[in-house]
Amino acid sequence: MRGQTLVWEGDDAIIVANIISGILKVSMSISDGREQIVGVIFPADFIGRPFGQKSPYSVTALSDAELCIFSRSSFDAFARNHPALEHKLLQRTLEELDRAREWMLLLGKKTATERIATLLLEMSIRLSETGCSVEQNELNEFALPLDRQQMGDVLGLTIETVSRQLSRLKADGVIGLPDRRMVSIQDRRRLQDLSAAA
Amino acid sequence: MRGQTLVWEGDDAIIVANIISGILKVSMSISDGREQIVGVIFPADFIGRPFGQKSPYSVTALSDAELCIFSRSSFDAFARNHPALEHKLLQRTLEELDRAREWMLLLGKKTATERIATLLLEMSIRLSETGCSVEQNELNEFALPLDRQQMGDVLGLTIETVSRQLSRLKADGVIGLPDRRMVSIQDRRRLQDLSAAA
DNA sequence: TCTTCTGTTTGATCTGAATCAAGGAAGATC
DNA sequence: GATCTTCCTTGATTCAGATCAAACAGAAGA
Repeated sequence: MRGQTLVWEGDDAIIVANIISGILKVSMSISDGREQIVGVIFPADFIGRPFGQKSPYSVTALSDAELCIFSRSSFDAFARNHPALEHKLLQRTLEELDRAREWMLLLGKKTATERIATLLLEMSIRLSETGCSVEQNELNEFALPLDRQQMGDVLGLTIETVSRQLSRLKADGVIGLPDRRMVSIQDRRRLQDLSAAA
Repeated sequence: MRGQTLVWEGDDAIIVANIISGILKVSMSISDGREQIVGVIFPADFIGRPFGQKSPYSVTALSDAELCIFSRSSFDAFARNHPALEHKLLQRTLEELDRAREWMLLLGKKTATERIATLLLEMSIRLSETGCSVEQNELNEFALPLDRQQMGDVLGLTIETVSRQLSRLKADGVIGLPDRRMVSIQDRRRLQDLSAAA
């Protein structure tokens, strides 16, 4: 259910799950309330912390979602006896690590405009991978799974800066904003230039 | 050899290696030269990108180092036939992902002072884990494996900000700086408070 | 010893994004 | 249809850290 938190930062990591549908966020926070979203999970992705005692982060649904949940202990045992599953899990974890590091570059070095451009492109790609029926690799209009506050928490920016940057991209004709959740990419090339890709 | 780059960002990922001794950095950069250090690798850690075509990041020695190198293709094949190795690799990758996410919180939300305090504590812990002969978990004086520029590149700060923050911690009696590489932690409790841990 | 070079510190100023502060729009609820 | 309520936008101001600009320290040569 949207808004529901499945795992709390610091709690015992008792579950592991596979996402069937829906989108979730993985977040970490500081005691004074500052929060950073450290991952966005799409269908077919994995959540949980196998082989660990505590979960270092929270997992919360951003939309209604269907999951396939396992208890961690039984999952751990099962995985150890099924190398193919562990192999798949290793691959996904390596991909997730690559994405986390890509995001460290964004958080450490990119400007606000570059961050927003990068996020919009990333969302368009990951959402198109999700809607897997059609092989559409250039999703140019989509509903953001994040509100402005959450975009700020992913990008290390405030809600006001996110809003201002989006307004500017719209004014420049790079994107359209039909409503608060929808984005249309009108000039993908320009957005790529603005994203300061490697 | 110190300063030597073993893997270039974007190159074919042809090697995989286990670190015997020494310290290395993993970094990503933007075409205009901005660089973010996305990982620091200690002895017993792993480098390389198994099961991938391109390495998304560079790996460079920060000190002289000894590695145990495998060609990626033979390693991949070997790993697939040795579940225990894959299991170990999965565990290490999960740990590295946790560290990367912890750092995303730092890069996205922490102040300069908090970043420096966090780095000093992290270094004291990881260096003490490395010098594994003695079970010393509170390493209070150590040589930084990073120079000021590199500290800035890990923390998403400039060299001047790093220097100023260190000077202030020294002036406040929290740390000592016997020479440009050495740090002594004089008030660990205070450093922990300043680090804004979860 | 003097010089050079590299890395570091410190100071002055600037600036991008944060913070503070209203408004506005679009659903919900009554 | 009016009134909340929630989320978003826009404007004014501030501030932490970046940038610009010198000096300084210590190691390595000459």
